Amino acid sequence: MEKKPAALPARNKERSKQRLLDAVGKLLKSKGYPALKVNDIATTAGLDKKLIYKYFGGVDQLIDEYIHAQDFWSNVTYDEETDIADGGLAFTKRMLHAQFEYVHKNKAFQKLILWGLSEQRKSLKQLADDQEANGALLFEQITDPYFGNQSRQFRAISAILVAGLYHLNLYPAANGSMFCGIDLKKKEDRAEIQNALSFLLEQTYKELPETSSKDNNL
Amino acid sequence: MEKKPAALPARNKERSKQRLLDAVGKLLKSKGYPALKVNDIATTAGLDKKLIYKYFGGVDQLIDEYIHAQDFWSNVTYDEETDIADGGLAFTKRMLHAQFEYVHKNKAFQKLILWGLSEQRKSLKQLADDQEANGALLFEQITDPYFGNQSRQFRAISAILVAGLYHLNLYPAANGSMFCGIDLKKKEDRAEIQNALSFLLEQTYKELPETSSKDNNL
DNA sequence: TTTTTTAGTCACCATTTGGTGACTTTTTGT
DNA sequence: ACAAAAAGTCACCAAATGGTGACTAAAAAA
Repeated sequence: MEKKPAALPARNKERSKQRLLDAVGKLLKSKGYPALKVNDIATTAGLDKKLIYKYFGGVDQLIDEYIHAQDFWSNVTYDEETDIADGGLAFTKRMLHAQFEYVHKNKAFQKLILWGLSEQRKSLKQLADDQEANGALLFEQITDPYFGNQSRQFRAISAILVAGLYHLNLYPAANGSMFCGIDLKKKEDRAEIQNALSFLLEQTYKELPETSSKDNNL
Repeated sequence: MEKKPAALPARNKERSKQRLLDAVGKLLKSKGYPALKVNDIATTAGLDKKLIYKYFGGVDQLIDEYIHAQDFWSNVTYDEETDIADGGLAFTKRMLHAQFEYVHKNKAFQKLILWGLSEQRKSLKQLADDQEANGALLFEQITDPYFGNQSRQFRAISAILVAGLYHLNLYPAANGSMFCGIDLKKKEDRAEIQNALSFLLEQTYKELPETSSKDNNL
């Protein structure tokens, strides 16, 4: 059983498993997570639903395996050669811009975020935790040293910017694309968002270290 | 038929309609939009599902009527007395802060945003358009005059901030509450977000008018 | 080749869901 | 008091859905 098949066999467990996983992704992208039903997944994969139970134990396990197979965040790492003499300004700017475009182009990822906002599910929580852990590393190694006792403020600012670029990419998928007068579907308007991200980040790097630790005002 | 009932009648069309609408809201808040099925709505309302068809024509119309009945955005208006000599800095800051808390507290609104991100639906598009129209007024009357040829940049910045506060309030509902090291469920961490909003807005009002119109850089 | 294992299909059942016709009960008008 | 109209319930059906046992066909092992 555990031998490499000579030619292309008509029946192949791994290939079928993969087709089922692919079907989940396809349905997720096209119809969203509420459409992930056994019958639909099976017919989309062109296979019998029985196989879902045989190979994965059920739809839930199949879905979890799909989610775990997704490897986002692997693109957001920094190696030793990244220059962080500027406190990570250039690095962070590049990262935000890249993330903005990445979310924009990756529909499966959009749906996964949306799903994570909508439903409680262990594997989605896991995904969120992974993201958080990844981000924590970057903050600790790059920006915290630069901002010192203002590092929490910087994290809050980052939260707003990252959350903003997420939402701005989820928004135009369903109803309307205008948000604050910006057309999220137009290339030049998206460029304005990129500029705004740069501007806000630059101002933060320039002015946040100046402000004293405790002057909160409404 | 169109007379005021003497005492409290056991049968009352309007009251039943309202109960069905309330049931929609209750289910939406507790289970989200995928849970809005005829049988569930009827049993939640304590009425027969037949009435949904009789009074509204079907679940879809009932849901649309629920959505239209919601009147968000009525809280975000400005009267003649608001001081906009500062270009609307104080006003905008107050608005963002209020909106941040409003979304945080209003679970039905959160679910409605989420729904709008997830599904195409006329009444949700309408809601989004209303919001957009409301915002357009504020931009045109208050901030556009102040920022002049930089007003598009200001709109992009506003988009990021508003989108950010939306997402940061949707995020902690389902899986995990940590976002960029900020615990969105902790009061003091939410205060950091409010401070960050203030900081970014102040920097924008201070520095954006200085920058020339066309120096976009990566 | 024969046997045994495993991939894959199909028919079938139970449960849930959307939807409606026929009925009962209350209210309203005369 | 009576009849008409409207509020509300119930039983029932059709379609979709989740799930499984019994089967067939193809690979692998003997």
